[in-house]
Amino acid sequence: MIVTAKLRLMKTMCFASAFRSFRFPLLRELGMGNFQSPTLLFTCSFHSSSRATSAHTHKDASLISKFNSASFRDVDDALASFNHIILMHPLPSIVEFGRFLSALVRMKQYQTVICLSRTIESLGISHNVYSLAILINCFCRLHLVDFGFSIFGKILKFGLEPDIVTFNTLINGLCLEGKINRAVDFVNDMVAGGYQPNVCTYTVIVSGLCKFGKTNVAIWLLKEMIERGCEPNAVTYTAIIDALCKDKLVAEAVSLFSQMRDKRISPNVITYTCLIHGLCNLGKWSQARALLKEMVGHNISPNIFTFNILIDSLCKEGLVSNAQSIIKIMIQSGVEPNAVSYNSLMDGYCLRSQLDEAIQIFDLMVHNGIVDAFSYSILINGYCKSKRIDEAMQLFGEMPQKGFLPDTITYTTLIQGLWNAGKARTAHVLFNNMCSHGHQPDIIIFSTLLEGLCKQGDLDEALTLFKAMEKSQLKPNHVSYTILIDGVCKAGKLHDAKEFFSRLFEKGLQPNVYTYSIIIKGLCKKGLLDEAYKVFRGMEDSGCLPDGCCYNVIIQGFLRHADVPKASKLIEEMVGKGFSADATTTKLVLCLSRNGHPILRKLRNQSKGFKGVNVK
DNA sequence: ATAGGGTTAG
Repeated sequence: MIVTAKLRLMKTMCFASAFRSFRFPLLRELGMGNFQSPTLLFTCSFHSSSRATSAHTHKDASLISKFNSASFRDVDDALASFNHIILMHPLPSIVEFGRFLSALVRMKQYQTVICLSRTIESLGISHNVYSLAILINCFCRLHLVDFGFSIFGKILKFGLEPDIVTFNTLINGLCLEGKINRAVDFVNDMVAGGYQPNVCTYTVIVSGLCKFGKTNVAIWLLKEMIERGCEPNAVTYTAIIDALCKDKLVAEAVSLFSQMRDKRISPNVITYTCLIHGLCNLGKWSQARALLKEMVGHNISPNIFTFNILIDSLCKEGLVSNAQSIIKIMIQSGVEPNAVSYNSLMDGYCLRSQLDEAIQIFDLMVHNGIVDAFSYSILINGYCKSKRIDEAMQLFGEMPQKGFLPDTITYTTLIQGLWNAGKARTAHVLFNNMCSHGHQPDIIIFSTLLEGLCKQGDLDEALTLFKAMEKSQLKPNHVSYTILIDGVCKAGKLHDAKEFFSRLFEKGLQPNVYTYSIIIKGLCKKGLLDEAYKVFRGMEDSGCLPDGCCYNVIIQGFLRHADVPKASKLIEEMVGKGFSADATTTKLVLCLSRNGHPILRKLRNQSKGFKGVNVK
């Protein structure tokens, strides 16, 4: 039966690697030479020269017990332990090595696992289905799912029996690369081979769908799995609850949360944390606090993730001192703040231009050895926003010697800072520098360049870049269009602006409130009030509700062109929606009323309590 | 000993 299943698998799945010869060890054949770390070379050379053959000493015994328990302080500790153990005799079995590799996976040392798998094999230890699943998982995490499939092919060829975990690992690998269709096909192959999908199989697909914005399909699959007799668990529900929260559909998330509790599936700390995050993101603080309480009451303690989410949300609201209180509370409850906690705090201070406080945290992190690449980008951003570009450059320059290589985000931050500081040339040099270091420019850095060129008034160069983007793989998105429309509007070229605005729709892109505000502002400036009003009214039809800024823009247009009736009508409408007049609108209204126009009194009567126009 | 859900920067 098993043999038949295997044969069917071999027939249904066409993996070229499954039909190669196997004279060489598994990983060498895969050409894994580039995964060799210095550690690996070190262990190999030592291994051949001197291996202890005498009976184990006490020291050996403690080394062995440490290795076998697989509880290591950090990566270096784990590698040191490995280097010791492979000099001993007899060597640990694949079971112990498997536990060791699994510990490395928990530390996200995927590349190291791949290297060491080869070392283990070269020591004469044969892999089994467990260790190979670990290896496949590591390839998948590095987005090398096809290498994972090569291992799978060898499992079959070597006569090992893949289990459901092997399949689920590969299915997850496909999902991580967004290849959901291939993942579903593979599930079908698996079923054809006689394996039944379990709750993990479904959950992997559910979370894959969620990650790629197909929450509705994920919800459908949730129902489907129940119908097929596979009960979802807390992990399945949590994946969907999190996706709903990220789509800002917190009410739906809460309803799914109740649904799982009705089914007696207990939410865990991750479920609560996702919901709290969703509520915080929408500024629903009291509900978040209540849930944190509906959580502790169920004997579920907040963990580092929960605390970090609270810290970050408070910082983003500008409430850094409240975030500091959370730090105290977490320490009191035995949860040590980590790099993420401090990075959020730093960013909070940068947001409030309290650079000294941010620098203090950065230095503290350096002192405690927990500073990371995020910390650098955050502080560089802080310096840029506070117009301290030289210090930003200096910090950027220090990164490599401290063991952190700048990534695309670090470059983008600094390039934007340089443009704003008027240092276009340096920005350009830095961009080339980034490309020569092998960082693929993404849509955001192109938008940054586009914005820099427009701000500098170099519209021709901006247009050239935009055209280049259109021809490339990296097509302009709604943000790129918005930046360009802003640029041409400010240059007074309304004809071009209108053209780009309609081209945006033609490309199937969706303008947002910023895009609308910009084009409306441009039209108003040129005195094309009717057209501006038409665009403004067209917003809702295309599913984009005007915000306070949008109202202010169109109102200012009418006020500047002395169309007071239209302006006051729109102010009334704006106030009714809970938005208020900004400083410019207020000034224009006051100006008109000082000139004897009764608009101010009219507005005072219309907007009860004078909410609409804030006059001190 | 192997699989699935949550946090920070442009």
